[in-house]
Amino acid sequence: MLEIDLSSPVPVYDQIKAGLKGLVSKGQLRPGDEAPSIRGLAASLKVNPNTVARAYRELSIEGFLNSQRGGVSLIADQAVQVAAGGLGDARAAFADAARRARRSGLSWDDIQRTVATLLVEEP
Amino acid sequence: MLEIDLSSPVPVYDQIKAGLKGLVSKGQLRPGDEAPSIRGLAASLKVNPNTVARAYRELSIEGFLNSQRGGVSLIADQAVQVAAGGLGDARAAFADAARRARRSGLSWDDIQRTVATLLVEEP
Amino acid sequence: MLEIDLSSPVPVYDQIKAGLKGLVSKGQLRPGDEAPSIRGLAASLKVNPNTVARAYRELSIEGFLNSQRGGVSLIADQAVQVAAGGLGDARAAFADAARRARRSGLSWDDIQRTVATLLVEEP
Amino acid sequence: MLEIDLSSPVPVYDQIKAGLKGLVSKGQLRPGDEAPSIRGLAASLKVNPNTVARAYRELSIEGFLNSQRGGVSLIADQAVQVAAGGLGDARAAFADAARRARRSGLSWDDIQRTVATLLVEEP
DNA sequence: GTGGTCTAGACCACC
DNA sequence: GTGGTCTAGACCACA
Repeated sequence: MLEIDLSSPVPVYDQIKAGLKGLVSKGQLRPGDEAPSIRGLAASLKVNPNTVARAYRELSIEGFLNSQRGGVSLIADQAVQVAAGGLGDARAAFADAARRARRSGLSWDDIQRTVATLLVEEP
Repeated sequence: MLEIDLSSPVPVYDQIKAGLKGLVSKGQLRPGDEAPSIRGLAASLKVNPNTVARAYRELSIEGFLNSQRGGVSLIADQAVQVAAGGLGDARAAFADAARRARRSGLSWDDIQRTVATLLVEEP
Repeated sequence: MLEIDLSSPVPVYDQIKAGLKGLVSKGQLRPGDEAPSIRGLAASLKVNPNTVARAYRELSIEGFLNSQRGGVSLIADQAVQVAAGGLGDARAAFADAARRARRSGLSWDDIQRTVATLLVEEP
Repeated sequence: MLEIDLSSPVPVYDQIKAGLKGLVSKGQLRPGDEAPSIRGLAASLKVNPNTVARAYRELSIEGFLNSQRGGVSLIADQAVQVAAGGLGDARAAFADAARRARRSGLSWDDIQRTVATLLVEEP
């Protein structure tokens, strides 16, 4: 359901948060749907439950999830708006990486070419 | 001379290493030139000298810098080749960020648009 | 510096958050001051460092603390305002306990008497 | 009949226990009376029946309730004494909240004022 | 079974 | 030394 890159400098819990927001942005998850259980997601991502729990806790604080004790976690009604805000973050993070790539000597052509390559690999 | 993003999850010393390699890739720094002094660079980046020292130490191990007693570090003769190798890293890191942006719900169009925007801002 | 009640149903990290806000409200800690170190506070409270870390992390998100990697945590400039907001929470939590005591059959007289007693013990 | 605060850190079943003891302390429920049915109370409190069942089970152990096969629970003869003992708990919990409010920076005046306000709202 | 809290202890990045 | 992240595993409250 989600993909995590353990070797990335981006914290796993941030990747999980971004991933869930992405699923909502893309419509694969809708307000009112059940979010994956903390334990189940942790198992499928091969990650410690505490790490997923931290992501869920922060998402609850942000109003993206409604977590109930003893119950399932539901995608909040406002999740779409929250996720839309998250898109700005993703965009900024991406732009930042692009800028850093430039500083490393990659030309804009290189960058565009890389994007194009990815587009072919994962359409 | 270099730009550092303290709020990025990418370690500062890695950003410094990438930045110096970039300067060589782009020809703004050539083998035989003096690298900026650790203290001076640390001051201009508003970063702890130890952090710059770590970057320089690792660059020396990689054969990118020749650090001499007395404090002056010179860009090594093989620096261009080392920097060229670093380009692969930069490209990979960038591709990774693009992939993550996709997972967050950004469309390829969004990404291309962001690249285009950056291109206008920092040609 | 702070007092924690491990037998209370209120989570320890919340007590720590409230305690720090209280120190600022009472002027014993001011914006710009160094907050106690996570490890040091954990040791003095005989609590796990992770528990204190969680409190500090949330306080940073709330804008009450400025935490820097490798450095000390500073009381933020806006801490007084944030702490003032926290007073409302404390008041609400207290009022809630008073209400619950009433439901348990305590009369208002009992409650006032208890407050008066505490006032004598800890002026 | 009872009031429950789901957002309180105090366990719901403890609130239910305290609430029933309170009804007896205040004389609204007397030894020999039928306690509300588990299902009915759960429905009116919008709480899981298991939660109410747990409260009743513990109250039976404490000798406050006589639960009989067939489902009817009766207020025990010794309930008044048990409830009186519970007052001490309520008092202690309340005193604890007051102490914590103090640590959060509330002055005794604030606290007394809050008590006075509550007295006006719920005489 | 679920989420929430806490402990114990590890490694990392940084000062 | 500091804060930040993560793991492993415990107990609790609840459905």
